[in-house]
Amino acid sequence: METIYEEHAKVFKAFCDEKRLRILELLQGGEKCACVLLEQLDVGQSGLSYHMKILVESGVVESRQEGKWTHYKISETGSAYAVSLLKELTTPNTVIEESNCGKR
Amino acid sequence: METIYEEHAKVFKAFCDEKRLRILELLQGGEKCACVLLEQLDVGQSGLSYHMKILVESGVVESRQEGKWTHYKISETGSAYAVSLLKELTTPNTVIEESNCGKR
DNA sequence: GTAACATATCAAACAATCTTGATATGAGGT
DNA sequence: ACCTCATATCAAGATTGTTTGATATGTTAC
Repeated sequence: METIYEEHAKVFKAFCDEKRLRILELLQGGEKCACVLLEQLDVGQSGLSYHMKILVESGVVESRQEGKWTHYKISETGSAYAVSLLKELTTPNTVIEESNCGKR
Repeated sequence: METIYEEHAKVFKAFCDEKRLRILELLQGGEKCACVLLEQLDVGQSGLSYHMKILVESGVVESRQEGKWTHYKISETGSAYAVSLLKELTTPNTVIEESNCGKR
């Protein structure tokens, strides 16, 4: 079983690695084939595949198969979800408890 | 030297660990003393200190010393920055290149 | 000053993640 | 069917992140 925390963490892991941030940057220019990403990045083929899997599983990137090629692009709904989740996680609750330090 | 990618990754590392997400959840209820967090979480004292350091360095949490106690709270500006950064990283560039797959 | 307490830092063990090269899968062309 | 190309998966080692217990630092009270 997966806790809600692990589930949320998975979304943000997309943004926690230098190479994945580079990939996202490239995808900001529009949909790209894996072979194009491979050319522009300092990663091996299996390494790229590894990172793309994490990106797709986070929901931030979506993939589309076309013959033998796989095309990747930033998912609008996935990234909107990430943004709204991030807001949720950092917005104070409506009910604010008083911080009475437990020790006095 | 630190790349811009590492710098960005640091912000999102705050949200990539189950325990840190639990801590943020508690801080959503308002400012809390470390000793209160310690009571409510399944972490040792040094473990809490480790995670709080990562949270503070991400900018999402800020700390305030009061005598021997340290109080933590979610930083409004820090979390607003995280949200805007996340938006930036997932918004398509204005100039959209055509995805002509390199191999044909 | 010392004692008691809160938190931080260190170092070692442990766990998770990333990289790399080898192999597998799956699609298209012949 | 076979061969080739694009991508995925596997397994190993390397790197990084986390946990734990011991020690250090800094504050308050005496």
